[in-house]
Amino acid sequence: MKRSSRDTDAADGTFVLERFLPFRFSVLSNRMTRAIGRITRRVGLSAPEWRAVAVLGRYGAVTANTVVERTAMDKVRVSRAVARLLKSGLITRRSDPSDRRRAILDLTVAGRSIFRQVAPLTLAAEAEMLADLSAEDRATLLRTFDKLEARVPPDPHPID
Amino acid sequence: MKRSSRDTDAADGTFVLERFLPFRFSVLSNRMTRAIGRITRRVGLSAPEWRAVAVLGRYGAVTANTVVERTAMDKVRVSRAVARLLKSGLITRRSDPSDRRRAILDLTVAGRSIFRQVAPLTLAAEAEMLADLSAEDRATLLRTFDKLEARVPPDPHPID
DNA sequence: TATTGTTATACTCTATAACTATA
DNA sequence: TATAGTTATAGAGTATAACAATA
Repeated sequence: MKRSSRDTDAADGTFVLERFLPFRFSVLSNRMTRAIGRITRRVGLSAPEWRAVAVLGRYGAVTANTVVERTAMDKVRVSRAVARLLKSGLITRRSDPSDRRRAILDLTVAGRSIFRQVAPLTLAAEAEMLADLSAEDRATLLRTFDKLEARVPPDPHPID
Repeated sequence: MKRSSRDTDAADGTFVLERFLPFRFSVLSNRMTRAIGRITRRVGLSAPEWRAVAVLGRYGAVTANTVVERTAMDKVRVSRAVARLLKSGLITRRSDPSDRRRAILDLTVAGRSIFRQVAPLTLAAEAEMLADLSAEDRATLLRTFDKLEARVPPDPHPID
């Protein structure tokens, strides 16, 4: 029985790493992360810092918890990114008067300036990556991501 | 001008992290890696170790350099995975008589047994992840990966 | 001189738990 | 007793360079 090289790998039970989708996701995701990292590092931002800045740039003053939800980072990582961003003067933190456990974060003028500088660069890099895809391929890719994200859950573990 | 929530984000120049494809790749890839990691950890293999075993299980006795090429890991990572696999008795290493700088790696009987045990489990997990995708969606996804991999290169840096 | 592979070191990430302060 | 967020610590992963053996 003939099979083309484009088949998925499960068909005959042979495991071929180069066709294994979680592996391909990992390799491609790492490449993309580094490509974006080269942009954000030009303004001194690590990936977690850029994620936090991006959420604040989009949604304005929100709590750390909102940053946690929107960035898919845990609260420890957010807390550390926030500490670094405070030190470099890109964000402010004030406690929410209505619940003083909460910290409300926002971009400073400098932070907003960085956001406005970096956002278009990262969007251009994304567009570069997608340049060979037709409109239909893109639409399918977005639908596929929705389905995969629903199907592969964010871990059974995180009790917290 | 109306736009649906499914549009890509670049359209109006607003950066929305949750729609930014490198971010979605990163989150989904991490979830997949952990799902596969839960399987390979049951037999005591880390992700790098499993990658090396998978290449040897598929291609038989090959040099460390071949493992480097096929796993997208650098030689340091491969060297360390190999050291751990030697210690746990899953692979053998002998020097290539025709070029004694080269080390030829192969699975032991125990290693082959683990490969045969784990490979179908990971393929089943992959199939689970893809379960909601139509045949057409899958075909498009594979083509899309080919295009993205060609478009997003494996780093300008690695001089070595 | 170049190549195959190993070792050393430092740095970043990740995971977990313990902690403070509020509620 | 629960929640928002911080701090501590240990482990895994990553990056770089220096190195030994061989070609």
